[in-house]
Amino acid sequence: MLDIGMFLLTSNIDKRCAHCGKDSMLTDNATGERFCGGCGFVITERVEESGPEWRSFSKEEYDDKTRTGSPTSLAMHDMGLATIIGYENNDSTGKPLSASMKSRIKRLRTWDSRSQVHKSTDRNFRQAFGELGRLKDKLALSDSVIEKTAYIYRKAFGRGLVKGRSIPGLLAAALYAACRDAGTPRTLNDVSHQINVKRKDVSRSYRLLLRELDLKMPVVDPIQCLSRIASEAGLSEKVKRHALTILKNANNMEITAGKGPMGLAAAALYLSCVMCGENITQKVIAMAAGITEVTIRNRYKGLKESLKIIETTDFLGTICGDSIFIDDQSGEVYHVG
DNA sequence: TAAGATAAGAGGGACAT
DNA sequence: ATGTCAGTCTTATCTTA
Repeated sequence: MLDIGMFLLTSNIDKRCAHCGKDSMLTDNATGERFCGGCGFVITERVEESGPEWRSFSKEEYDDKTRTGSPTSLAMHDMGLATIIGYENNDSTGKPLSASMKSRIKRLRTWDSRSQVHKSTDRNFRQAFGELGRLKDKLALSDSVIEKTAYIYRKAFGRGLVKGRSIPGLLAAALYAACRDAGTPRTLNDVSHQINVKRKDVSRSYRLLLRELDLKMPVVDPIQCLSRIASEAGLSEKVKRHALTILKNANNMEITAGKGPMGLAAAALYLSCVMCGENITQKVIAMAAGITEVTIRNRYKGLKESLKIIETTDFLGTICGDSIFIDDQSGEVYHVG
């Protein structure tokens, strides 16, 4: 699967944080992201498969009977169970079979072959799950999201929803649904861009899935988006914490309903940067969040007004507790929420 | 050059007809 | 089934500091 050089390389990258340099990189199983336990730095791109290694490097591993065969998975067209009865009329030692055994094996072979799905279903799953494997790496997704995607796709197929629609389109929709369900922050844009299907089509298929399969999806939590954007834009931990406070307060005041989670998270981060006196442009954050500057401006305006943050000369303030900010220069106290 | 303002248009949900 | 309406978000363009 991997060659040894690659394996050594990734085990180095795995632990060392590219941001603070500490050996404290961890994997978030829910989102599939690698993050630093020390400074919170997040890597969205998955460098290499971090699952079990299905080959052995030492005598002990070779002897270890548990390390044999690959796991079964919904994300394989035959769920990973691909054993078929072969065509040679010899037994395991190579001797020819007796006449009665020959005819018995022939009958078994017939049924074995019939039990496998050599039909359009099989081809469809082959194509879909081949694509899924590529997407897993591109979008840095966890195994559980992939399994969930395969589950949804199989269910959709069972309902005949694939007929007349493109396989990648529906697969992308299933993938997006699985991400939503698992709380993994991937946008419709991320998914559609990687699979090369128009965002509009993925979105249509997604809504079809929700309707036809009666799926209930949690609303994307802007807080989930925070660390992703912050890391992408290279923002400090302090700014991130501050933005989290802003978001929580905004949530409590119910001004977040109906707004895009990415826009909210991005605006909270921008506001946080301004208040902490960090110089960062709207453009950088907009790029990191995959939204436009205008959206940031709109959310930013809304947040400022609703949270009654009074604009003074500048926001060189200190954060004291969850919702109190003190202007370092004037000594004025701001209360958020 | 960054940020703010404004306008036009796309896409979709809620609702009425 | 179809149309209308309010709201969100995007793109584009112009102005301001």
